[in-house]
Amino acid sequence: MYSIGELSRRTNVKVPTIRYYEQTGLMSVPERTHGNQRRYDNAGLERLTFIKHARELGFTIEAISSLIELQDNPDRSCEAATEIASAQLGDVRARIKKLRSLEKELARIARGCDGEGKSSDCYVLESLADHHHCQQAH
Amino acid sequence: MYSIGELSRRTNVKVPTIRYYEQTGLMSVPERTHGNQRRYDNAGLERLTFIKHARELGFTIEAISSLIELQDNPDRSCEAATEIASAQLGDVRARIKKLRSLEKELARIARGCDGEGKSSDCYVLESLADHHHCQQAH
DNA sequence: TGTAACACCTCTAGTAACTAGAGGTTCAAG
DNA sequence: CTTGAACCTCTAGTTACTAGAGGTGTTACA
Repeated sequence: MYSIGELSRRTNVKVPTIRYYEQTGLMSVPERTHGNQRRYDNAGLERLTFIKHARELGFTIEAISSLIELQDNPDRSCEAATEIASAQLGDVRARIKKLRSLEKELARIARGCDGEGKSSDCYVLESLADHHHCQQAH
Repeated sequence: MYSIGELSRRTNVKVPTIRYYEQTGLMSVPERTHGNQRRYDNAGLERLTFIKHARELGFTIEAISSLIELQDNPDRSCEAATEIASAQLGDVRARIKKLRSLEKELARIARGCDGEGKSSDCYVLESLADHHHCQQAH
């Protein structure tokens, strides 16, 4: 049996975050000591590890909740898990695409200014105020 | 002079968001009508446009506040604006790099499961529960 | 046994950038 | 004048945590 602090050290998930996961339903309510302290078994450790991996991959709490439900129901179709993972993959790809666009625009802005002038002639500030830019970005 | 609704329509920034920007100090407090409604001049329109562009590029409210201060002080050095823009560019690049890594891992997970099995044999769920994966990801 | 340090507890509220909704007033058109 | 749309302030919610206050429990040591 692990205390919450031991669980935190083993998984690198902070104590308040573990409590948060219990509050949001991702973690089952653990046993308590006579002194009201949480005690987790190996199933709890494995569950937290699962949650941590999924969070690292960017899955939302809601998506992780769905994945856990599938895990707890071994007869369920694997299709749902695939859909959740694929949706997340698509989301990541969309975010990459958007960030690449932002990178390009920011590089243009940052490159145009060598930092030597005054802010009254600043390319960065002018670019942000540029209505021509406004029309293109929409 | 523009009402807040007109400003919203011209800039595509929502009314509550404009109020939020006023609350956070990005937008100057505008004149009011006798009926207590906000009325913005062209300077207000330009300021909101500036804020919108910067938000679209991912600058935080704090960074935008700094940029606005530079804009309002034309004798200030352009260097600060360049640093803010370059920091944002670096941040965007770091996020792209991280997302690329996530994409790769998610693609591996999603590809390994054809969605035909049961969740008890699910590659997605097994990958998330995989302690070997855990060691690599840290 | 008493003490002290550390770990645990619940609860409230904050973070960032909005967003939603309640309950009210103002404005403009018919 | 009436009505509907737009405006107002205020409170609270969203997501995923995080911080801190005020208290209790646990363990090691004297």
